[in-house]
Amino acid sequence: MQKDGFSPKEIIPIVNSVTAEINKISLDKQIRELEKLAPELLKKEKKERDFSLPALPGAEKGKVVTRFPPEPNGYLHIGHAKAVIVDYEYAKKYDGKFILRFDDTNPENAQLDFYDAQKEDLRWLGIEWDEEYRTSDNLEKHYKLAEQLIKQDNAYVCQCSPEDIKHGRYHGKECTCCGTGCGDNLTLWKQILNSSLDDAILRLRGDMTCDNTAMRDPTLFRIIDKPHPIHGDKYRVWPTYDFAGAVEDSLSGVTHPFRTKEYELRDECYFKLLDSLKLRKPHLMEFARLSIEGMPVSKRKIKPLIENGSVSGYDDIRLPTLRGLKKRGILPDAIKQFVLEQGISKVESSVTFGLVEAANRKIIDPNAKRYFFVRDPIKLIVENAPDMTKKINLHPGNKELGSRTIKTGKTFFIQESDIKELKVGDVFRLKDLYNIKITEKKKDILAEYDSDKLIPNSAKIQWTTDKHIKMNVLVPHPLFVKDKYNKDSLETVNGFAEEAVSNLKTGEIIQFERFGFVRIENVENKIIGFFTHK
RNA sequence: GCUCCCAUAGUGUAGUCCGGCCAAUCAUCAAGCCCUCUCGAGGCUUAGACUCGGGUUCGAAUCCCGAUGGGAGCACCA
Repeated sequence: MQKDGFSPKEIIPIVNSVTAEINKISLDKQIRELEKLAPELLKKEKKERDFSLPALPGAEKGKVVTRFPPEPNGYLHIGHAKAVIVDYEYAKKYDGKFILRFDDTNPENAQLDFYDAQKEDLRWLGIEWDEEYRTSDNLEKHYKLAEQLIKQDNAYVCQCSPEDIKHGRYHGKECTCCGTGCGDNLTLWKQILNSSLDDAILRLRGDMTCDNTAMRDPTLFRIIDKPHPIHGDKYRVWPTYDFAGAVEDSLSGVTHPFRTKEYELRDECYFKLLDSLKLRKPHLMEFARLSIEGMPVSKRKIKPLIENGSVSGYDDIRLPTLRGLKKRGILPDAIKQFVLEQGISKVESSVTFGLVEAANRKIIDPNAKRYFFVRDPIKLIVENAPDMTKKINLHPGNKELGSRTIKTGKTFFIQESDIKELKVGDVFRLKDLYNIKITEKKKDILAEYDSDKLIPNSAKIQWTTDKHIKMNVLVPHPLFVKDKYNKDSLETVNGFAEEAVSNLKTGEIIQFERFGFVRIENVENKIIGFFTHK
């Protein structure tokens, strides 16, 4: 309004008086009038939500560099997936570069197997990286930068005990090492490197009185006398995350590094360090950790369960590890969509797994073959049943999936709960076959052929013949309930599946009608199912 | 305890930077109807939210102050 030369102050009273006048007219009349004047205003159109990531500050096409820096100390889980998908998608969005960097600067944590395991997990997720390296390969470079810091008097060697350091930090008090001159610090540092000095660390000269406790002279390097999975005994002095993270982001050209919110307090340290080293400062950003109800991600919680056998391993279908999700039948694209739906907000939230399921269902439904599975089966004898050979489609809509042929006789198996409500004389339909009438209900169910024509609104239930395969489906439930291990978290459903299921291969995700989607594993003709979701 | 971050339907999220087009988005969940030889999918409909209190302004979800609630950090782990 102001742009067009109108002042709101002058116009609003006029608008108010006009609306007051119009509001005297009845609503019906108002609507009729509006229909004449501007019918388009009466329609409310649905807006589509756009799931693409918000624009990155200071980003230029072709010049964005992101990175995913896992520590090779475990299998990747959905939390990692969030980080890596955000990193990767941003690089793609801006035609930039995406780096996979192994932050393996703690030989106590890093394990050889996990470098490859994590890459395997990432490939499964559909992530491709333009560059890959290990932080541990750059240690010499880090030592040089440390020396530079010492020479500039931005860092010093501290020989206090961990307890004293902690104490000093807590109370904002400098320790005596802080007063050491830079020449001496350089000597001490060299002694640390050549192993003639133990029990010492290199600290940044921050500000011991700073409100931000992360700035109270954080540790930059420490001695860890343990063989490294890649470098063996070559090094004993290792940079901490504060040092290595900042330096690597800068040196490798990362423009937009993301990390989770718990690092926020360390931002100041990150920038101070790069400032002191006169290194380029990336545009650091944070987002909240992803947590899923009943599915904790922390090794602290999961490891004991694996060790005591409550959980089969890191690929257990109750776990939010990528391996667990894969085994259960969750597709990478579903994870990706789910993550992008969540976005990169800083709000702490706990999401239901139902959102992952909903995304997955939309992807698999159009292509999942339909089969019959009867849980807790009971026998059904249809006395005068015609022998039939019946071709049944594998999908109600997608004809390309073809069909299977089932021969039927007198004997069937059906699910007890399906006919619990039915009495002798009731008619129901064996789905895709014919209608039968119950003649007797005892241990077995006796029935007679009734008719062929579909009866509207009659019950249609799934069945198998006496040629079926026995199979178990493992059904996951929340692993934790109210923060405690749920001992009913894994249910085994016993049942009969129709014969055609025996031809399925490991990895196929199918739907057992009225039961749910199931991922099949077929090992040496032993079929087992993992319940994906409803 | 100190410091920092966050606050929109049951859940998650858009909008908040830059106040008006917000009578607040979308998804999920729930309920109902239609469709379907599955309780799946699809279609339609309904229900449901700006934490609270002040202030600034003609006008606040949006800006300011305060309170409350939640989370994180205070490691020689990342």
